[in-house]
Amino acid sequence: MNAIELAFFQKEYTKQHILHHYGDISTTLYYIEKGLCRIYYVNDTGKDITYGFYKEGDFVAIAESFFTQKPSGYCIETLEDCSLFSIRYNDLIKLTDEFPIIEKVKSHVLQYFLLIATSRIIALQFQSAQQRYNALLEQQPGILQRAPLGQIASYLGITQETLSRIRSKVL
Amino acid sequence: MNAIELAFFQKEYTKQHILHHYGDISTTLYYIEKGLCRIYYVNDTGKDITYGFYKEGDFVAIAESFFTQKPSGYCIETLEDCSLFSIRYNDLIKLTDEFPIIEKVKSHVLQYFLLIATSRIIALQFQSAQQRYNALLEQQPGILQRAPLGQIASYLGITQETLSRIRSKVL
DNA sequence: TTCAGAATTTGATCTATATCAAAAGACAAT
DNA sequence: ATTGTCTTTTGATATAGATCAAATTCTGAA
Repeated sequence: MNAIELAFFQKEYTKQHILHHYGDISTTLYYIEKGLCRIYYVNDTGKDITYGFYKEGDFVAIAESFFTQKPSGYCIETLEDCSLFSIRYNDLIKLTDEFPIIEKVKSHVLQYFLLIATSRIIALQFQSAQQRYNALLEQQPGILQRAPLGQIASYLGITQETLSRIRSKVL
Repeated sequence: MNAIELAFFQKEYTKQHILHHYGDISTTLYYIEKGLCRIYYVNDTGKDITYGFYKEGDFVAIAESFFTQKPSGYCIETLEDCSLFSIRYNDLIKLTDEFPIIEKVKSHVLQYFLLIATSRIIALQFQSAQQRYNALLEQQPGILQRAPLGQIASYLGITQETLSRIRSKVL
């Protein structure tokens, strides 16, 4: 535990800070102590599309790039002022060599990301925009107050206008 | 390698065989030597929806249930006569205790599943039915000849009729 | 070969959501 | 307060894809 703690370092970031730029290889895994972050990508028509939101208590990383050390098409940015704990890939590897049990932690993290991804596939496969909105309200209450509408809409796979209408209907 | 080989056992299955029933805890990870399998679930309106197709050379498992040993809402069935290699969860655990490197294999498998899941989220988030169809043709050529249309349609998140029309348009 | 049941296609609507455009609200800087 | 920019809402219309129903084609067992 002590070794793990030593490998992490804490830092403050202002809002709108790019933690990971697309095209780069992900070097860092973050734990959010305070604040809100977002993973997004830019599609072939130039639209900015939110892949996910991450808040205090969550881990954020481009898992695919971090664990494979290949470049990634995603960006991570802070949406609010954040306090983050970070660990670098190299330090994690060293830690894993020293304490093989860390490999199990890695499996756990991956399992966790996979679970989230799977439930989103199901949501996007056959639920209506309204249903996805309701699910978001349940799973991420407060996100609506913290992130701009356009970013939430793209996360849900709908346009900003549609989200605005869904939202007003519910009131 | 020898120990791994010993832990796997080969078996033949006829088509339409249920390898995993929903509600059960996944006990087995399969490697497909020959044939085609499908993971599906039944949604709240009773519709059968394909989560994925798996063919010779692929691993199939309800990863979420297999690795956590919790019940799952998915089923796995064979769509053709299959020759499968299987390993039981308990045997995999024993193997992992004996050879810690197996834990890395587990991470790899999870990474692989995560990668697939991520690319499907992107497809479902903002691509048209036509685009998803084209991508499927590229990534899984031959699936159209091997699986019934309705199952492919639900995989793409569209109805059978729409898939039929898209398909005829391309010809 | 024939025939029943299943799978696929085709056609006619309907509907959820997108698109385009403009108006209304927020907010930050002067 | 006043302005300019950004975000959200509202309105009018268009469209991809759904739904329902019928016609056609395929398949496999007798």
